[in-house]
Amino acid sequence: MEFDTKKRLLAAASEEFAEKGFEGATVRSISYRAGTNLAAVNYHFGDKTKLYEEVLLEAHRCESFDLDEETHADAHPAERLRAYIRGFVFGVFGTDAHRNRHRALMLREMLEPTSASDLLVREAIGPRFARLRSILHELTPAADDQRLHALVFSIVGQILHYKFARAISERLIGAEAYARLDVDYISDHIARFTLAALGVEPPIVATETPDDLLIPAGPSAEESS
Amino acid sequence: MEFDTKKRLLAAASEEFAEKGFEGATVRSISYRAGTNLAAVNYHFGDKTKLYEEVLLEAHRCESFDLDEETHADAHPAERLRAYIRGFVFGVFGTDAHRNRHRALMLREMLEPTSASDLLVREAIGPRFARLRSILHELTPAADDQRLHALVFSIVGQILHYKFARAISERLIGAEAYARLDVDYISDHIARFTLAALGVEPPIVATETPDDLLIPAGPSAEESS
DNA sequence: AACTGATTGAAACGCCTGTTTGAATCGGGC
DNA sequence: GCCCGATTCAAACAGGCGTTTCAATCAGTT
Repeated sequence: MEFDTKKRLLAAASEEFAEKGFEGATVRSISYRAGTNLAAVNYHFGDKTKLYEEVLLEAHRCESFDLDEETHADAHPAERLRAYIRGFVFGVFGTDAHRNRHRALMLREMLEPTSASDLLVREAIGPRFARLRSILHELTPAADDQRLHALVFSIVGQILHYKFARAISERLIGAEAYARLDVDYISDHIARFTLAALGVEPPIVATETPDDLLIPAGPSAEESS
Repeated sequence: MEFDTKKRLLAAASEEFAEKGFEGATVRSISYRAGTNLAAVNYHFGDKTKLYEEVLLEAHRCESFDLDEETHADAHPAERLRAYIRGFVFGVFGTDAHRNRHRALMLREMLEPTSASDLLVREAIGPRFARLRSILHELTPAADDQRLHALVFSIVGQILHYKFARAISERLIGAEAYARLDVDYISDHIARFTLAALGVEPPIVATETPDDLLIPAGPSAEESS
C-alpha cells in the first residue's frame, strides 16, 4: 500500500463533506484531494454513504476527547455555565481547522439528518446536551424537565444562530458592525443574557427603567431582596 | 394560452424550492407538478435560476402584506414584544401552507444565500429586523447599537433554533417531550426568558434560590421589590 | 524467478441533471 | 380559408454524478 490511502481518503472526505455537505460533495473531488484514484473510495469503503458514516464516526471519536476539558466541577454553576457557553461559542467561531470541520459536519447533520444522525445524537450531541442541562438544573432546581429543555434550547439557539444565520446577519447589520460581534462579546452577551433571565445576575443592560415599564416582580424575587 | 402555465409553474416551483432547496429541486419535477412540459420553465423564465428569483420575489410580495398585522402601536412595549415573538413562532411552526412555504424559502436563503438573498434582506427580513430592534430600543433605551443587535440575535436565534434543529432536538429529548413544546409554550418561554433577561419581568423560573447563588441584583431590581 | 493476493489506475456504464431544439398546436387578425 | 406569432410538446444534447469493470502494479511467499 502506498502510504495508507484510506487515511488520506478519510481526511479529504472530512474536509469535503464539511464544506459541501453529503449531497454537494463528490467522490471525484474527494479522490482528487486525497491524491488517489476515483475507484479507491469504492474499494476501501464500499460506497459514498459508508465513507460518510466513517467520517462522522471518526470526527466524533476525535471530538469526544475535549468534551470534559472545561469541567471545573467545583466551580460556581454560573461560572461553569459561562465556561460552557464560551467553549461552545469558540467552537462555533473558532479557527482550529480540525474542530471546525467536525463542528461543520455536526451542524450539517442537524439541518439535514442522514441515517448517521442517530449515532451522532447518541454519542456526541447527547452528552453535551446532558451536561448543559445539569448545569442549568443546579442553577434552577425548581425548573421541571420541560423548562430545562426549553432553557437548553434557548442557550444553544442563541449560539448556533451566529453560525446558521451568519451570511444574512452580516448583510443585515453591515460587515463592520458584524465584525464587532466577536467571540468575546458574543460569549459574554449570551452568558449575561441567560444568567439574567434565570435571575442569577442582574439584567443585561442597565435599565434606568422608565419605571412604568417594570412589571411587579414575582414572589421569589421578593424573597431574594 | 392554456390557463396560465406561468402561474402554475410559479406555484409548483414555490413548493418544490421550499421543500428541497435550490439545488435539490429539479425543473423536471416542477414541470410535472405544474402539469406542463419540461421546456415550459425555460420558455417562460429563461432558466432555473431566474425562476427561483421570481419565486422569491413573489413570496416576499405575498408575505409583506401581513407584516404589520400585529402592530398595536399603543400597547405596552413588553406586550408588543410578546406579540412579535408569538407571531414569529407561529410563523415558524404554523400550518398555513402559504406562509409556511415562504418561511421555508427564506430560511433556506439564510443558510445558503444565493444571489437573490440581498433582495430578500432588503425587502423582507430587514423591515422585520428593524421592528424588533425598535421594540427592544423602547424596552432598553440604555442599550447601544451593538447590544441591540446582539439582543435581536438572541431572540431570533432562540426562535429559529426550533426550526433548524428540529430533527436533532426531537431525537435528543424524545418525540413525546418534544411534542409538549408546542407553539404556546415556546412563545411564552422565549418571551419570559427575554423579558427577564432585560429586567422587565421576574426570572423565568421561581428561583427558590440556594441564596448563595444570587449575585447582588442591579439597582432597578432593587427598586422593583 | 514465478506465483498470489491486495491495491491502484484508466476507462466506461447508466442515470439524472439543466438546457436546447425543432416540429406540432393553438388563438386571433386578414 | 389562411397565415402568424405565441405557446406547448417530445426528443435529444452535453455534462456531472456514483458506481463498476478489468487490466496493471506492487509486496510478500515459495
